[in-house]
Amino acid sequence: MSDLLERLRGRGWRLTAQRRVVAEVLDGEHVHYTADEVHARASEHLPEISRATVYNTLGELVSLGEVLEVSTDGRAKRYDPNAHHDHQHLVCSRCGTIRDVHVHGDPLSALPEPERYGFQVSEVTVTYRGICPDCTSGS
Amino acid sequence: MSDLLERLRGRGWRLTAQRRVVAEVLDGEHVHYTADEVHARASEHLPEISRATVYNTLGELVSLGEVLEVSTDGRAKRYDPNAHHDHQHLVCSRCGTIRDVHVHGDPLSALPEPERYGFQVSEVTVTYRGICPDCTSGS
DNA sequence: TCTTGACTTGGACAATGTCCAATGTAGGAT
DNA sequence: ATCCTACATTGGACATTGTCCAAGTCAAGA
Repeated sequence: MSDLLERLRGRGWRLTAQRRVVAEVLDGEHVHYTADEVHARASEHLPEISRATVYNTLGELVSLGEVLEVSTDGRAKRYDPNAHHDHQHLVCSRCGTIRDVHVHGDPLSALPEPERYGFQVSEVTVTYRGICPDCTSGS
Repeated sequence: MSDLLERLRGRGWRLTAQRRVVAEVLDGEHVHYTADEVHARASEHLPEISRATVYNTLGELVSLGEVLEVSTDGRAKRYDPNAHHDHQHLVCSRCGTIRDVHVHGDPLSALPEPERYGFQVSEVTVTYRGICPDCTSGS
């Protein structure tokens, strides 16, 4: 993820403490935090960081294609740093946990031409829902 | 859709003017209104209907499986009365228009067993995104 | 080290949704 | 036809998530 910072600096990004901390929070596998969760975790390292900056930074990372925005429920959007590997999401209907998963074939090809209604279709997101092992056994 | 009202009455639903109007608004093909849009349209026929009632009624219809809740962007949820025919959604990235579409095969089968991580997967939603014909030519 | 334009901040505001106590009413009972 | 009452509705306060802006701050090139 520090590659990320380098890459962004190459694109003219000014490298501030705030942006560094946000990038650190997003480091790791299977990270799917909401903006406020990112803010909370970032605050542990940089207490004065403001919500506005976290929102701005996440928005920029999304625009730059470095982070994916995921809205599985109607609640807060979540941010997925795993933007460079094609994947889909598996969501627990009970606790909301998200896992990255990989599917067979290209979901785009499942949409026949006549079902495209003249749209220039460029993207497809697939979300699987079910009960995760913890929730199955737990309650 | 008036079948709907009958069906619900059979389930013990009390049939009020408000619920009737909400059901009427949701009548038709390719309807994907937000709660506030439903409220606006319902108000044309029953001016005193409150937002709370619209939200309540939509929530009940969703619980009863008569209407689907769709959240394609992080914005307002949309309500899709076409709950009894399996379908997916095609969304215009520019204007937000939604179309119901039908895909080849069962998207669930594209998720291999080892990619299920012990989840009891029961549902899959596929959302295609692109630019609709109006937006392509228009601007 | 200086300068400057990009970045950050806090707080007001907007959009969407939830909750609740008071009031109204659908539909069964009489 | 009328009454009862449990269920439904209402309006407004509140919660959550996100956006905007004017003023202050700072990274990084000169």
